[in-house]
Amino acid sequence: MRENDFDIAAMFRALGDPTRLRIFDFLRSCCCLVAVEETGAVRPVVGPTVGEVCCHVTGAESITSTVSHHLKELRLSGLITVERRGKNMLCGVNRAALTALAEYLAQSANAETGGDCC
Amino acid sequence: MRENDFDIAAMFRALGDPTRLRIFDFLRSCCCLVAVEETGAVRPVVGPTVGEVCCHVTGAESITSTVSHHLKELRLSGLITVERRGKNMLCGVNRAALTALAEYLAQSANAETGGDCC
DNA sequence: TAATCATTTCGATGATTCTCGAAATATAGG
DNA sequence: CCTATATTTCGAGAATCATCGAAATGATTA
Repeated sequence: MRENDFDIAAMFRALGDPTRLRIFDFLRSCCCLVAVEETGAVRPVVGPTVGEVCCHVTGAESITSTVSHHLKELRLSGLITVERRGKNMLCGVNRAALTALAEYLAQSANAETGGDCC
Repeated sequence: MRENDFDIAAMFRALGDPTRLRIFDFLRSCCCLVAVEETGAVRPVVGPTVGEVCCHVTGAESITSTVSHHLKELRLSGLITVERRGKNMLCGVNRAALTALAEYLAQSANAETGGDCC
């Protein structure tokens, strides 16, 4: 029943930018297997490279610093993972983060918190 | 199976600000009954006033324009409803908006979209 | 109608943020 | 070791945003 250590506001904020939301939509639509290590760390096994994300989102053939910046923000919020695989960087969504967000919303749907009522 | 007309990015963005998230948390913790009209419109039946929200969030005894601004943004994104009740304005969460967000997240959890895979 | 209460709008200021191009870093291959 | 490839960091400009106090609006009460 641990309140997981995700920063809910930071994740919402990361998804609040239209460009980042499109990046995230592409990542989750792309088959992104992840491996959960003993430490609990999650790392992508396979997923699109930064260049592929860039291509899908901007249509450009080369990598833009803008997409790199957005990926960094998504990663810092915990929503995605990025790890080097040879020459490339592979991206994948962090399912645990999605679960945390879903739980937050479910919490509000039920209003179970029973907080200070007026 | 209608793609509801909520702007997902706008809702995420609205929840991305810490102050707004606290406002929203208070609103959903507060017993906020809503009535759904025939038109599909949702309006709060009972809920905290702007002044009460202000008190809970800022601790101040008077209404601040900052909270009013944040409430407006939450309302424009569709997350909450605000309606006049006599001298006061009553706030309530829009359950339909929460459902839309939850569905969006579930969608990504299942990766049902089957979008362009790499 | 005057006065009061509740809330929003206006105007301004400082801080973030999104975006872009150029330079820097890191890895692989010859 | 040198070059090519993939990606990030740096620096900057324009835009947006959060916050605040003051003024304006809307509704109730006297």
